Amino acid sequence: MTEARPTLRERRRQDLTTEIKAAARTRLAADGLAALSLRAVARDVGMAVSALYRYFASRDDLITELLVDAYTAQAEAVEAAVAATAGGPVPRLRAALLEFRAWSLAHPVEYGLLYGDPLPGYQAPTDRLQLPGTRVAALLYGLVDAADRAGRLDRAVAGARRDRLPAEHVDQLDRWRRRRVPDMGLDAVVVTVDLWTRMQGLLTLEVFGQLRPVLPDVTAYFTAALDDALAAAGLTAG
Amino acid sequence: MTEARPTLRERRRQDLTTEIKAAARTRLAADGLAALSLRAVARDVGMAVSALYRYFASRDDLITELLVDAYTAQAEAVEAAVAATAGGPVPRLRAALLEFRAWSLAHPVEYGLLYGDPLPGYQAPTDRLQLPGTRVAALLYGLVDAADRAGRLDRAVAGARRDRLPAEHVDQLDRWRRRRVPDMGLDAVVVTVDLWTRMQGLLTLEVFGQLRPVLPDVTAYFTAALDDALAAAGLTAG
DNA sequence: TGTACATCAGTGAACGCGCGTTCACTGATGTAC
DNA sequence: TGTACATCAGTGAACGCGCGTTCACTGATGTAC
Repeated sequence: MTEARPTLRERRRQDLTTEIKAAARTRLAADGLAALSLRAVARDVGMAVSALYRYFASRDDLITELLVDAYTAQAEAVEAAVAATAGGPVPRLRAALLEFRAWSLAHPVEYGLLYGDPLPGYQAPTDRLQLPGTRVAALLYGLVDAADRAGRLDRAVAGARRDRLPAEHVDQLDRWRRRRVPDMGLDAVVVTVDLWTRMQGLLTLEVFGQLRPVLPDVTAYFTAALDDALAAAGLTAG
Repeated sequence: MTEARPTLRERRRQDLTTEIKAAARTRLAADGLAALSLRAVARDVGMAVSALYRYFASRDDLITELLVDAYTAQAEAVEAAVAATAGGPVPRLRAALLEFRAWSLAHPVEYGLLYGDPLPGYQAPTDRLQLPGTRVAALLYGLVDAADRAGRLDRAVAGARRDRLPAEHVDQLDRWRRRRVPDMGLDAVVVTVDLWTRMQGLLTLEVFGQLRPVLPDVTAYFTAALDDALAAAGLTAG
């Protein structure tokens, strides 16, 4: 019942698939999605354009693969950072957000694809992207939930914060919670959204270069804003 | 020394320029920048492509005009909201940020052009965009400064907040302040950046649709986050 | 007010370009006996 | 181990497309006298 050894053909196909995607990623990083043409990729790899169709059904299909890869690479980087961090859920959460930033700054074009404007003329296939696209978010929700269960989410702080938020907002989150993460506490969900929007909002501005004129290096500010947000949310290290 | 009455030719030229830009804006809103081709615009207006070159030197030139128009329209909307708001600088500041959101949600494609990914293959002419591109920011800095001078920026709160921020961050802001707004207090600058990044970060996520799955309607949350940010910054209504 | 000339707006054809995709083909790899 | 056939990978030419930009032109508007 052992896995049959892959044939030469299979190995070559695997290698070339990887090589094509790498070439496409390079083009993407250099010139953006608009410049990502199959002909350019074929040129870079050194094969005929038509041969690409043995590997990808269409240009859109290649883009989808790149998106999946990007989501996955990002999630794996964040997961590795979490795994490498000693301590409780809150330090891990902090590490996750810092690594999310680091990866995003190192891959600005991919970041733009995943979190920026919708891509012109590209219709994302939800079934392929749903899972990889929510891995990081799921990790963060999980960490806040773990912090909550470990008694690291200060109920008084979180409760007071929740009371200051409009009921409509909290209701929307609760509806989503019941559908998607029914085992999590509502406070944990509220806190996660707060934290996530604050940090990703700041990060988006940084990656797209909006802050550069005023703030050439955002590192210190990001870390401070993160610690501020964690404290304001009632999350305490352990 | 009265202004000469514009000739028929001049009026027609003005009208057509407006019409061409309107058509281009419509294309832009519908299909994004990639689909904004001169030929499509010419078709929509009902003229030969080549005639467009009497009005714009090139496609990039047209795009630049659209960017300037978008910055200007946005700034005018925000300025009008400020002018229409009674009360001191803090309620005006609040109105400015709410209107900034309203305009941006109503013009998502323009918002993407102004604040999203860099545009593929388009080199922005700084001299044309510098001024219109900073009008809203200038307005916000001005309002925070006015609040500060009117005693509506709580020195104790702002000072404590500043002390919690890393020195490198504050130093960067101070260097920028000395170069650009030497008459403003450092606290006011720190507060403006804090407020601006928080609100625009959240807004960017909203406009790009990142929040939709969890939070279909962000209105209540945005207002609450704004009031929270104002209070945390030490800005009090008067 | 009328005429002659200069300026400008708009046309349509053409250029060269790069693109995604298809197709009939050749040659290499894999498989059954 | 060798042979015959099936499957697959890769080629190069071709298709039709829309694009930005240029150019020689025609006809309308403006201006000087």
